[in-house]
Amino acid sequence: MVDFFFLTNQAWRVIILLHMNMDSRYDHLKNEEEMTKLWETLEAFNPDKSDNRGNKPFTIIMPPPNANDPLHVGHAMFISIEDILVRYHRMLGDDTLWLPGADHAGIETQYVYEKKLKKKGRSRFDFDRETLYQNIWNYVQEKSDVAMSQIKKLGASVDWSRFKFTLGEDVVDDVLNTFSKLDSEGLVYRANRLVNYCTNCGTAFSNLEVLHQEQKSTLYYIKYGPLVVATTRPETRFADVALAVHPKDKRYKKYVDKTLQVEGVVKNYSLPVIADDFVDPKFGTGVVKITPYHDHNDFDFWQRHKDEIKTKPTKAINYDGFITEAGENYKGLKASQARKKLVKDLKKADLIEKVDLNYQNNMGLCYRCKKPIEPLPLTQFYVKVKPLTEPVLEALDKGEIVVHGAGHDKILKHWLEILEDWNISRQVVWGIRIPVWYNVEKCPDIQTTYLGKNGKKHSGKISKLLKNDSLETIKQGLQTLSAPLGSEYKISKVSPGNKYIQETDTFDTWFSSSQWPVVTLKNNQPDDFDRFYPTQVMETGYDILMFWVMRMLMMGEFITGKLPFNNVYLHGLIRDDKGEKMSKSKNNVTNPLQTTEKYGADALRMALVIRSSAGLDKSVGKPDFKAARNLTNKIWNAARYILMSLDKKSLKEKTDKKYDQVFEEHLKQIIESITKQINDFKIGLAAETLYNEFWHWFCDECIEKCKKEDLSQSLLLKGLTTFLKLLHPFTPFVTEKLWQILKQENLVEDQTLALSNWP
RNA sequence: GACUGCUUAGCUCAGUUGGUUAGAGCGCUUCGCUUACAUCGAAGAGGUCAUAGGUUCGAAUCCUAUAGCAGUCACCA
Repeated sequence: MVDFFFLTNQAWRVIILLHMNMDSRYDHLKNEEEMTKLWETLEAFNPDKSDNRGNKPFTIIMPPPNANDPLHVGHAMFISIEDILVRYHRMLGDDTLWLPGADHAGIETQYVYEKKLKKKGRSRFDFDRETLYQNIWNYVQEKSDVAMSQIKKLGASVDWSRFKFTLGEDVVDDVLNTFSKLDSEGLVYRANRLVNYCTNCGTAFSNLEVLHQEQKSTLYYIKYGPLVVATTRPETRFADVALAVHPKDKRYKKYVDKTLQVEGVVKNYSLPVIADDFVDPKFGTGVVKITPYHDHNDFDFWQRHKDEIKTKPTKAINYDGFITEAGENYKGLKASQARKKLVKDLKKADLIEKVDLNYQNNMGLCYRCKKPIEPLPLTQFYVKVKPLTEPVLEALDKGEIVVHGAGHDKILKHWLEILEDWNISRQVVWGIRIPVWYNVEKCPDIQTTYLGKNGKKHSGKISKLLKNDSLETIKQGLQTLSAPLGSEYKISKVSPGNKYIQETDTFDTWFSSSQWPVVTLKNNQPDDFDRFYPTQVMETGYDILMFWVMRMLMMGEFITGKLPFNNVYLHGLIRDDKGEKMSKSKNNVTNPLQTTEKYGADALRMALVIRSSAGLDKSVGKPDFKAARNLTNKIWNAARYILMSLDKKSLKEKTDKKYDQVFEEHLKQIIESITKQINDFKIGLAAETLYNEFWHWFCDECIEKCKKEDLSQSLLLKGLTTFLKLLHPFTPFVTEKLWQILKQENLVEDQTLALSNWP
């Protein structure tokens, strides 16, 4: 390096600034790309290239974003928090791995894809399931690359060489193994129950996926012979099998155990009256019509009173949402239209006593398309959950799992206690096909739909279909099949013989996601599982606590005998600067990439994280991004000033200025409190402390004191390098760039800040 | 109906196991382009910490009740 000391002060400053290429404003666009490249060439985030190997591990498995989704601000939030933890632990010297991935998000993705098809005037029913699967695969592949490159832009220090996709061959193979293991331990069964079915999305959902919404609806008081029934769903009457009253209800005592003749629009029915104390005498008229296939309570009622009810239950509404053959002359109408027509006809026949238009009730809606959920009977695979939840509850009680996030630990516990068996069958193509095979000779009654060689659709019992086409042809054009309850099946990854046909249902996306920490580590480097499992932290939004975190705990424990992680950090929802939920219709959505472009990734990360609390929502807007951007500029300029004013000769001399001792003590204290705060998962607080100490202590006080010669230059430099390290997990780009400049000036030694030691 | 949170400055939020004068950002007022930074600096106004009790030498912090807001669950024929 050139010796500048013969030059005048001013000339020296100009030259050194030119030499270091330091503008008075921090240019995030230029530096972020440069630093990303630097880390990439060094493979800085691959633990196999690190000196930390053999030290105690620190692992975070990234919640795999929906491969089909562009990055939104929620992703930016989890990337920020996880990256802070990961960078901190890497600097501490831990054997650190942050493993990225992408999720196929079964229903969500197929829904988006079907919308695309609809625009072209087509639907999923135009394709056999394999072609459809392949088409979605190609579609997702493109989108996924975009999403992953966006994660890089935010500075995520993940090891891309260990990336996993939930539909990757290796992952699928392990998920199938888990299913076999569950089966061999007697935890899988098939049952015909009412499921939450969305006739629009064409699939069943688990109870957790049903949205409940308070709605104003109409309560019809309909005459059933001498009785009157209050119902919101008159159109299910074609499938009524009984009437129910409370056993102590004096009004109806004389009808109990009698069979009533009930007048309908087209024909008459005879329905038995049965007493059961599930009936609330105060609601409506105190008389309930029982429709087992369209209401959960009624289904349970039917199970209890099978002997008294002679009629076999039927469906009035089909899986496509239209009225079935049972529906007399309403057959083929959409359920909602059938209701209108039926009510009109009932009125004409004077069978409606009154109508309450202002009835408030809670409707089950599809979380995906917001259309009403139809309870329908379907034969599905279930997982027994009790044996899975018990060890988790025990661990929670013992404090082996710590949930960081405003009372969500109690919610988790509550859920584990009330959880019902898990319906894992989904009627979508985009997912892992259930590895269950039926022998077509032993199960001739399997309902099958397929596209024949000419592209024409055939539907019916498989034994009949086999008379026209070979099993091979049926398999090729297969769309769906539905095996009756009790059908014999074999579990196998490949066809167990030439008489077999595979189940068309796929696993619930969460079934594979629940195994994510295990399958990602089992399918990477040979020793990864032993080296990194169990992981230390699971970080995600509190909105998927039950869907994902709870099930990961259950399944991780089941597969490996060890809980997959011991800390759960839950971040909140990001809201706009007024505290409102972000939505496209309100036009208040923060686009993380545009924000990064404008203010820098460092600023976005800092704005999201500073003063955030685990489990609580965070409100973030333009003023916050601006303030955080100003911080990055402040860091830049503080370093710029120190580099400019530094007299290198004086660095070597021992000085003892007035403020030196106080400075050193306070700096030490800052290091201690930041370290403690991160260890305690108080990340928002750590960020705030750093902001204040750096700006209002280091810049406002210390730099000014140094100007007045009350503080040694060597200590000021030490303060700068210390703050760069402390700030690095939060604002990695600007701090690394400054480190590189300091290195050029021979003021620091470590090759990168990212791999340097925590102070 | 049950559970879980939240209520602190005009706005959005912190407040690190109870401890001097309760903090930040934005906004506001006044002044300043002083050779790191105007994406800045200096000074300032602004809070009965939802309400009422209690525990304590001491409470924004712990306990009880109430109110408002939010989320989740259950019932709903």
